[in-house]
Amino acid sequence: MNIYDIAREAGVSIATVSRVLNHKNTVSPATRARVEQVLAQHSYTPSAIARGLVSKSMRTVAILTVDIRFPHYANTAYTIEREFSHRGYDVLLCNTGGNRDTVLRYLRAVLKKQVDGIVLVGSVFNEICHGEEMRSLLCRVPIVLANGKLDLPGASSVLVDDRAGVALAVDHLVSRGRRHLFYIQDKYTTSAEDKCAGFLQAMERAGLGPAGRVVRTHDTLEDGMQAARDILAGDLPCDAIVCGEDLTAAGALKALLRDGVAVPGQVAVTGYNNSAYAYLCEPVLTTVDNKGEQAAQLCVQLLGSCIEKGGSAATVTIQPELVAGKTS
Amino acid sequence: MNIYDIAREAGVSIATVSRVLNHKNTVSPATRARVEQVLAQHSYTPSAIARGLVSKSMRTVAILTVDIRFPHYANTAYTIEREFSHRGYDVLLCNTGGNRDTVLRYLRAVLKKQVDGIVLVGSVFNEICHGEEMRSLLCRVPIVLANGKLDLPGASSVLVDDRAGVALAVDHLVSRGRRHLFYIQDKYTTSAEDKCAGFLQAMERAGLGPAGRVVRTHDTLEDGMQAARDILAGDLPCDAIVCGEDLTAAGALKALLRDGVAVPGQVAVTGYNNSAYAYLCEPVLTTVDNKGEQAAQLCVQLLGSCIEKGGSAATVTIQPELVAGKTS
DNA sequence: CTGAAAGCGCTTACAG
DNA sequence: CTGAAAGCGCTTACAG
Repeated sequence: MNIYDIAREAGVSIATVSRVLNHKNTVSPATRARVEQVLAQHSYTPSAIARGLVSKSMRTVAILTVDIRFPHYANTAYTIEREFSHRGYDVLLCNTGGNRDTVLRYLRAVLKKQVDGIVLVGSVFNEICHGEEMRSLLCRVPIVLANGKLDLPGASSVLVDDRAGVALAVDHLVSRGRRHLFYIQDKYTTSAEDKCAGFLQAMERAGLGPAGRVVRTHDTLEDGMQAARDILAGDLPCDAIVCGEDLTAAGALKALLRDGVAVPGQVAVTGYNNSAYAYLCEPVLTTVDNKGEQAAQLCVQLLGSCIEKGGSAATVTIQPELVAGKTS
Repeated sequence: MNIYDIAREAGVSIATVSRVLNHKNTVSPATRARVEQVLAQHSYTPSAIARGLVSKSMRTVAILTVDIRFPHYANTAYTIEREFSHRGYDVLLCNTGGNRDTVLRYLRAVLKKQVDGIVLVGSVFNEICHGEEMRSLLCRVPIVLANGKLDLPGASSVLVDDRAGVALAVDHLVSRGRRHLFYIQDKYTTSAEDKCAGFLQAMERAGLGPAGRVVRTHDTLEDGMQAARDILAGDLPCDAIVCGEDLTAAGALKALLRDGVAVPGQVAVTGYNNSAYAYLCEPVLTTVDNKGEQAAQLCVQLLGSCIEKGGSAATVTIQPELVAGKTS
């Protein structure tokens, strides 16, 4: 059942059916009523594909993220989807694993479908968005990067001041009398390096530079556990562990509890992201809220205005906030 | 840059360009080489929209789920997306909140785009997929429901035997000497009712019918905490709490730990889903693995064969498995 | 207010 | 092996 069938049955031209469909007010009430009746009778649905071919837009955007199974990405993707849906766009989801070739594959696929815009979610895109083909693909359509800045025309950015975020955790711990802080670096993206720099800088500022130690591992529960055990088994004193992710912090906390180390009595622990993980821990994890929801909403606003008003690329920065739990 | 531009520049017809693009072997090597060179030179990308208009398929499927922020849905959606992506389909994500009107809105939207199939993820779809418009929309395209059965032609099902799943938890607890079990029902979908029935049935079978009590609440951490406190404050003895979701169980566990109740010493706790939440808890939660990944893969297989081979609807059932942690 | 016609960018019989 | 032409289902000037 297409627009020709409707037109024939209503005794009008396809142009008139199209006008009714698109609520143009250049149709007489009588004609409109007749067409609408036929439309309803067949519960006719216009083809978005045919419409897209003409209008050059499928009203679709793509989210390229790392892995939706991590709560922080899930939250961000959720909000982006919800907001775009309210604006009448459908959302393609792409879990890229942060893998450059996979990103290329997804970009080719969604660009073939002429998406109206792309949201990149994850600091990892800072590292993988280089190279000729990558850049030429990313130039074809408005883009916004959550948590990072792309050196491309037409690419907007929502930055999160992660350096300040970790500094908040350090200041908080120092103000509560902690002096021997360790940082567990669990990722190696731009954002993760910023966090680590924020740790060192805040320690320096507090006059505790030499006491600030960094341990490098990965962002899993097990790695968090192991890192905490390594720290406690070391020669240096430790009264606080600052982590780059809630998941790693949950691991550190778990190891300390199992080994009979009092938290926060002997050692304080802080996480990052203010995710469900933080709240699930017992005691509840002190963490840093990096405002995933707000970042997502800003992404949608920036990309939305690039798409609809042809606006130019913009950059906004978000300030994280400390969320004091019971582990500090 | 469209197929006409390429054709002109290569000195051939658009039909020949199309043949090269689609790897038809009815093109002479020389012509093919010339066309491919022009194609590469302009990094030409064919329009999936125009192609879709002709072929009647955009190679896109939609996932309608409740809320991707819940780990179980995130895991399922992740696997579905990954598998369909490998098969050359893009995936539209729709967070419906389990709300019937929202589901209708999303269905209309994705059907306009002529998706090749729809995956419904969540037992809640059992309750909301009725009514004339809903049913007529769901009939337009192959569908598969994860965790439920739709009474519709063309709708495949992947069922999870949740009744048996909870019974596994009960049997496990009873075999370890527990006698006074409580069940926290935290949802009211078909699946949730099945779980509760599984609890009562397993208690009956164990000859502990009268000792099996059910408490009704909702699936949040706070509600789990409150429910556990209510149970412990009640007159009836309690040595185990069986929960319908890991999140609720995490709440119950948290309340018990805070109130100084030994787990599993005095009271055992079990969850459901084998999610990250279970593993994060300390002690690690005993839970039931309802095989989200396997369910997702089966969904893709069933829907994939309906789409590609025009296969008919099928139903498969998955058996859950107990995952013993340290809370039982 | 309405319709005939062109065009969006492809694929696919059909002829040759 | 190759091309001219029709068709997919719409929207949008253009005329009237």
